[in-house]
Formats: sequence, structure tokens, C-alpha cells
Amino acid sequence: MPELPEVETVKRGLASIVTDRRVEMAGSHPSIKFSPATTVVGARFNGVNRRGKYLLFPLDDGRQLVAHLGMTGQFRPVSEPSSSAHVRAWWRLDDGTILEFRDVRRFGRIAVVQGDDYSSLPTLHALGPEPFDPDFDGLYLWKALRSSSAAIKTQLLSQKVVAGVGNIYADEALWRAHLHPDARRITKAKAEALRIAIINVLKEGIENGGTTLRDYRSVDGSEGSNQHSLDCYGQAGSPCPRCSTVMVRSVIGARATTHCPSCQKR
DNA sequence: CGCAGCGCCTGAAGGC
DNA sequence: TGCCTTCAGGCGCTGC
Repeated sequence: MPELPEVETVKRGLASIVTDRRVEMAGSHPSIKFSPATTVVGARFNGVNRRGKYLLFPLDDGRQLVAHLGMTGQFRPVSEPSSSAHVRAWWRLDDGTILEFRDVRRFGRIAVVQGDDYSSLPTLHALGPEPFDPDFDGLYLWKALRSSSAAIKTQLLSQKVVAGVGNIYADEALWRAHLHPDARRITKAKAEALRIAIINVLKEGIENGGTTLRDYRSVDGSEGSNQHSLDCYGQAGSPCPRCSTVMVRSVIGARATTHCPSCQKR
């Protein structure tokens, strides 16, 4: 489940591979979720950027290739076409590198947009601020959360309040901020604590090269190590690292959720 | 218009 | 051993 730290790690791995390279040939799975990949033949990559969990590849013709890793998406450079059955798109670059997009479960997506017109990608179009941007401050977060009555965890996962937080880092941030994932209204002080928690769990995730639970790999094929630093996600049934109360599993917004019933009050 | 709920996908893991 | 069921889940879309 690639979230911001995983996508950021992939972005950093891709930069030197694609920047200033021209696409000589491309192919894809027939699904519309991947077939736009072939429309960039002839264009040159100006670089690679990230917004939330989306990878943005600006092209020299004014368009952008947009990629979302979904649950199991991976970018891998190879010198010969791989025999992997899960290659959903590939691009042959002008230095001979073949960049493959592999995605076992096909939850990922490749799109091509004109300029920065993201209207064909609703989540990207309505994406909230980057968590490391100065405009993501405590007052903004408090106001943004107040505008909806949905559970706080559901709001974090919506991508509208802040960009890039998925199920793992949402559970981690809420645990750190002592917030119940089903809380509906929080104080300004709690909002500020949550802002700090979000920034720190994401920053540490990046420093650890992302969280590899099963499928996630960086561009060079290596695993992240952040899975060894999780305090909350997936820890239901184990003692809370803070107060030793047994952590509890629940379902919020159809997502598996873990929290500590003792130190995460509503 | 906002939001809840569904469908998309496949492989791993557990039950019998 | 092998078959069947359940689970994982981000996001686009639909319909209330």
C-alpha cells in the first residue's frame, strides 16, 4: 500500500533514470487504466515530481504522464524485457533502458494530462496540501477537519484534508497524537498535535525508505525498513508501546483500523 | 452537493 | 493435500 513515503522513495529512484530521456517505444495492458502509457512515445521526460501518492512526469510537449501505484504498483528499470506476467506498461528510453510498471492487482493507474489539468483524476484534482508545505498548519487542519462530520481517520484517508496519508500512516499519526480514529470534533491543540504527528510519521517513513509489508519495493528492488518502526498499524492484540493496554482492531470507513483504547480517547 | 457504498483485482493465509 | 473462503485496500464511480 504505497503512501507518501513509498511514493517519494520511488520518485527519488526514478529521477536519474527518466530525466531528459526520450521515449522511443511503449506498450501496455489493454485496460484504459494503463493504455494511455503508449501515447507518450516521442516525448521527452523533463523530470519527475510527486503530489500526494501520485507521480507526475512532465513531458517536453506540455503534457504530463501521471502514475498511481495503487496497492501493488512498482517501477523497475530493466535492460531486457522481463518475463514478469504483471508488467502493465513499459517505456523504452533513448539510452536503451526499459522502464516497466508492474502491478499485480491492477489497482494502479497511468494517465496522461494536458499541462496541469487534473480534472480527469478527481482525487488528484481535489487533493489537499502537501504535509510538508507551510500552508499545512494547525489552524488550517483544525478548520479543514471541522468542515466535515466524518470520522477523523476517514477524513485523513480522503486526501482532501492533506495529501498522501494512507491506512498505515493514518493509524500511526492518530496513535502518536493520542486521538481516537473515530473522533469527530477535535480541539485546536489536538489538531496541532495531529499535524506534528502526520509530518513526523511521514518524514520517518521517507528516512526508512518506506514500509514494506508485502509488495512495496523501491525502484532498485529493495525493501523499505519502516515496517520495523510501526507502533500501531497491524498491532491489534499486542500491548500499546506507550501504556501496555492491549490494542484493538476495528473497521472505520471500511478500513482495518488499530488503536489503543486507553490512550487514544475521543 | 456530500458522502456512503460498491466494484475493481489477485495472491496469501486460514479452515476443513 | 487440496479446495474453498476470507482478507487486504486506494480510488473511481454511482446513487441516495
